[in-house]
Amino acid sequence: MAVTDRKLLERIWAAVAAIPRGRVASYGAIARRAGAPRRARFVGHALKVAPARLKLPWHRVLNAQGRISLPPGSRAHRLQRRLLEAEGVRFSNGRVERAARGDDADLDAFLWRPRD
DNA sequence: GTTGTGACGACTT
DNA sequence: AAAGTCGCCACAA
Repeated sequence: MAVTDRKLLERIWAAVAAIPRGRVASYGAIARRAGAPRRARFVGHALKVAPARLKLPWHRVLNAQGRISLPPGSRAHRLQRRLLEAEGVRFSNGRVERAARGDDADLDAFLWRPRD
């Protein structure tokens, strides 16, 4: 039985859809939340093949370093950054600005915080 | 079947 | 800090 189950794709899409406006989550965090730890790469794939009809907030998904994973300089990269900045996500040096506290906190610690 | 390539990430040098 | 290495695995060629 292939792991590429429709179910997993749907769980990933649901997890992405649940990222609140102005917040971001890492591919790995989404994978874990979808019940597929270590499948971060697959999350990228899931976003790529996601039906536009779902209108997923795909731009809120960044890599573990807090950086946009799309090719720097590409149209998609600029669009993602623009969408994020439009909802108040600030960047500094190509990285999402760390939330106030916890300079050394793991990125996932401040990422993914649905409703405080 | 095999190989190379990724919208990745954790670990080790 | 930066670069390797390895795990992961769908997909295209």
